[in-house]
Amino acid sequence: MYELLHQRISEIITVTDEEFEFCKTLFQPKKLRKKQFLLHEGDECRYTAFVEKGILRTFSIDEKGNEHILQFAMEGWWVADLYSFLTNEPSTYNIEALEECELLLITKPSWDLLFEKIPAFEKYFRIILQNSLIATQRRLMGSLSESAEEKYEKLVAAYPTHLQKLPQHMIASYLGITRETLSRIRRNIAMRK
Amino acid sequence: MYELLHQRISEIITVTDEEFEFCKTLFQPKKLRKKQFLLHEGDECRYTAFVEKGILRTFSIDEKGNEHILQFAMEGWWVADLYSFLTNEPSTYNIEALEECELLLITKPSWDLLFEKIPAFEKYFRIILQNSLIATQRRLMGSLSESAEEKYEKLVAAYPTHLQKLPQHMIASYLGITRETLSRIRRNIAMRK
DNA sequence: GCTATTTCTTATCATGTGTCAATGGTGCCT
DNA sequence: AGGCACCATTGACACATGATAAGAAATAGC
Repeated sequence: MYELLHQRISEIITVTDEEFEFCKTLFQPKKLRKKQFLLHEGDECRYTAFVEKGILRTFSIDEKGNEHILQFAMEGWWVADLYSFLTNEPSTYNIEALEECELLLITKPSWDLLFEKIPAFEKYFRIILQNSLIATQRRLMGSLSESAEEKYEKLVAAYPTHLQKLPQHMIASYLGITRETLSRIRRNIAMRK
Repeated sequence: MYELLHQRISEIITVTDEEFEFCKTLFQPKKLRKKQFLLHEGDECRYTAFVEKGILRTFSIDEKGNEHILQFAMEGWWVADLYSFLTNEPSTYNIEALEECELLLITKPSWDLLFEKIPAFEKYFRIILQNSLIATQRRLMGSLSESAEEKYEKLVAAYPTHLQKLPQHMIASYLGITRETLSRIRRNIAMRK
């Protein structure tokens, strides 16, 4: 159950077996079935989750009822509403399993304890956050400067395998366009070949 | 010169006077005049800068020659192209002073040394990165879901004072719209009052 | 103070994307 | 197998925003 977590951590910092054993005690395993929620809008985000298996999405719903996907969480990734997790404010996001998922959950108190007992985790999460920030900034710049078609083609180029698991309308809402527009873009691309 | 840096660090972690003296030795002060660049596209980002005074912008230029502003760096903020700084790859961004600036620069080797000698800085930057990521995710969601007018009004609500220093066309390129569209939006808002 | 830039506004027209509505697939479930 | 959600596609139309061009206003330099 903790293999992937152990592997991902070891790629970035070195932890002794003893430390990792302690680390394990801070997490609680949780399974979600397809379409179950880890977090509902309005609730406080009590856990940060490590994805051992499966895929989730973080999304919000605007006044018109349209969904907007902030991110997909793949195997080996972390997922939470950071703001709500850190401040205990109600979340504006939903986090939903897109397939059967196996998660490792950690609460805020345990998370604080982890940093206190094993300071190397400060570094681990600093680096995780660095990479997330870089990726999010790239996506933001794309969103500001690229057409819908460019955004789609870059996404396909970057995540060819991951995308195959996802329905079109979710890809559209990740790109910030409607499913109809995505459909037209795909037709144009197909016709040009 | 180092007052603001000291203050900002002390808000998040505790450092002894001795530690801060060491910290100071790792930075080099640098002044930029208006329109001078800290980083040019294509160069590697050799420094992360702390803004003691002034304002800078990080932006890129697309194939059509349009500028897109990733962020403004205000007093007390950090600025760099993180990706280029960490990997030594050439940067895709420009960083330009919008007014006279006083900066404190740190190189990658010094930055690594800082973490090694004073591990509390891991925590400091973890928290800085957390906040940046939260802010960037918010902006991304806004960019995916809001109209140009909503984005502008939220920006005005969030940074009423900062905005007054900035020319309209830069606000437009931060919002991902043209200056003409921003001009129309402002007229509409003014007419409604 | 006066030109010379730069910045901002306005008008017209073009276009990409959204909206709405209808149709056709595809797989799931007892 | 049939019925039922869910999903993808398509067409007609609307609308927000971009593109281009021109002029007005503000700012900087001498």
